[in-house]
Amino acid sequence: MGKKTTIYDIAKALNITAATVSRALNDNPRISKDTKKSVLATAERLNYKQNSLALALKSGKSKNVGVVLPIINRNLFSNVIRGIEEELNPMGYNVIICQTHDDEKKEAAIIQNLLNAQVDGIIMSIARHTKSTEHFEQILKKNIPLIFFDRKIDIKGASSVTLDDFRGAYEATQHLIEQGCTKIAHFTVDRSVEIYQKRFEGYKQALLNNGIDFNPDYVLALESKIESGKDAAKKLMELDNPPDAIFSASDLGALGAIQYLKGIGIQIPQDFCVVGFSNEPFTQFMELTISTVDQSPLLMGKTAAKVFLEQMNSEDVKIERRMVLSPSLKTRKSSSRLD
Amino acid sequence: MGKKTTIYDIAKALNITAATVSRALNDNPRISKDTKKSVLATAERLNYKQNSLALALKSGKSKNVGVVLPIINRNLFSNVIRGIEEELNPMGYNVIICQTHDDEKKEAAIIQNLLNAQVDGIIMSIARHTKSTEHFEQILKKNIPLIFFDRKIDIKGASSVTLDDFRGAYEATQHLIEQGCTKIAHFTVDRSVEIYQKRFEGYKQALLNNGIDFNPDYVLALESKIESGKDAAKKLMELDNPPDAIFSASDLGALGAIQYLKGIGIQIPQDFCVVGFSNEPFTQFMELTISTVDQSPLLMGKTAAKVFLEQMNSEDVKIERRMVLSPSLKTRKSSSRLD
DNA sequence: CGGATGTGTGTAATCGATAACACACTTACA
DNA sequence: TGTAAGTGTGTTATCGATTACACACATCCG
Repeated sequence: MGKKTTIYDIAKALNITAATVSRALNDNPRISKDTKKSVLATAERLNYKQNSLALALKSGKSKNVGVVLPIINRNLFSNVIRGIEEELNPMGYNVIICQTHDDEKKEAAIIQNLLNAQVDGIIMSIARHTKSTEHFEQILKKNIPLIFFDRKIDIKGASSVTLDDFRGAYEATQHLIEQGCTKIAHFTVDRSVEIYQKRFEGYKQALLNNGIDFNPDYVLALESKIESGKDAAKKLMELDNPPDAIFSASDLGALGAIQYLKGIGIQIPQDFCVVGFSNEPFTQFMELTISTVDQSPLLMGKTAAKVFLEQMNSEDVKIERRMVLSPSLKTRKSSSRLD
Repeated sequence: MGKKTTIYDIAKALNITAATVSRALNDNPRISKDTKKSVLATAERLNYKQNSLALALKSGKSKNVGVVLPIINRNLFSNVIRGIEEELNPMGYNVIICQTHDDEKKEAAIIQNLLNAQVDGIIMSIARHTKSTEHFEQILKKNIPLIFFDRKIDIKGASSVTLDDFRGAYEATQHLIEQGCTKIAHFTVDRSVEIYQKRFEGYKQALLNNGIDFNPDYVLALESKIESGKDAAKKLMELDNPPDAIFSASDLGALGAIQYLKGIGIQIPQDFCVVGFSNEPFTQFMELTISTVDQSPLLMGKTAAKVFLEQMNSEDVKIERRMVLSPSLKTRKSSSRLD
């Protein structure tokens, strides 16, 4: 009873062969209208559903795409997924989502797994400390499209869709300067990761272009956690010459700083301005809404998916795209003195 | 070059047959140690990777499990996913995550799709307005384990892992009463959805057990959004006899209410207490942390996965489990008068 | 009227891995 | 020594769908 209906069952019921059934279902012009009609009717009657595994094996196309990222419950990532799905589902692709939890070994295992599962492509954001490119080479060696988003590694043959982190940081810093801040600190996360390095550079460049001296004491590396933000803010305020603004490469860092600063009686934004990065939903939830840099994650996902589709549809899989999206600064209360 | 290595390639290289290679790779005791060794070595050398599609087709087991839920970027869901993965990945299962965006039609399409893809099981939380059970029957008819979590529908043959929403609501309300609140309002979402109905009932029962009259004016249905929370709080405060506490079935509703109340100069928790539901991360991020009910989503995911594994490993797939997890009230500033 | 073209369907191989069955050869034991 | 048990590997069918090739028959045109 629980048995699946196959084209052979339909064939038997109609006294024709499976080949004819297959052709009828695929609307092959060589099949007569009558046959098509009866095949379709019988398929309906027997509740036939195509076995995509068999199709995948035969065609070599699984119609599955692997999406590999550190963790799904972050604003950027969950919206990227949504963007990817919105582009890919209508084209008949399923998306297999895998979380690395920023573990390079797990990342490699996941990729192995996806390759075994014969995915048609892999769209991914690399784990924080991934240095080895071996597992990526494996993907490319099999001629499977590989598209990085947000956190990428430069490899010949791989494409990428990233945010212009430099510009996002530059604009955030410029904005702080325009608010009258002159002693601007920066929370980075891990500058061995390209995006954080870029944000650092954007910050530095904005200072430079505005004739503000760069002060290394104002740059702290911290985990993207509230507690770390608090600690870091405390350190900054204990300096002989404390800053009057923070551009944080993470929203949680910014939030922690704000909490600490308010705790010691500092008025935001009057005395101190803060801008974060990522536009996490909570930045809008606070009473004191937090300025931040939006990464247009939906667009990032859609773009990555489109790059994948482009590669699938071209014979020459060697296309290598490097798309860079524009950030968009969201100025909110935490840095708005001029309203 | 980009071609995949198959067991036939290994067989050819060693002048044996594919069957022997297959057996060697599967460590069949009938294969000699020498053969195994050379097969393994050659497999390594040719960079052989098992084609899971072929295996899936042959065995009828895809080693894929579909996880279907409204949307991934909610605390509950993303952590459930994590829990499921933690249980299932070590057992060799891949998880295909699909979002319904609370659309019943999309939900049905997704299920169709997963069935075509021959998933070994489906773990899901139903879309908000799903009434039809037809697509669920389809799953069960194929003898594929179906496990609901959080939002379920009662169907013979399907299992479920849910939270004791009644108790969560009861405890939250009881807690408010213990803080001295007597006029407790309730924000529901959509009582045609079982979980919200249960929360409503728990709230009502707590009032009853404490000899507090139930006031229908104090119950408002609203979307789980900040703005809706604000509007609803406004409505409540405009009543002739406004409440002194809110138990909200959603954290965002609670947050909106808090923002509105603070805006009109009401002191929380001194004048007014608020408790939410779901333990969304932001409830801890606020200066005024929000009391809420934790749903132990990780455990929910792990439990659902275990139920699935249990069904896979038993011949008799008719096991039907109804697991109910205990909620855990997190009392925070928004309702803590007694500290 | 004969070959060309078109129409509709069957035959059989294929994708890659597995496993029931068969077979050859060795060893063991009464 | 003969038979049973054990060892190691090959043969072939199978999972379900697709498709190159073949074939039968109809139609058309010079």
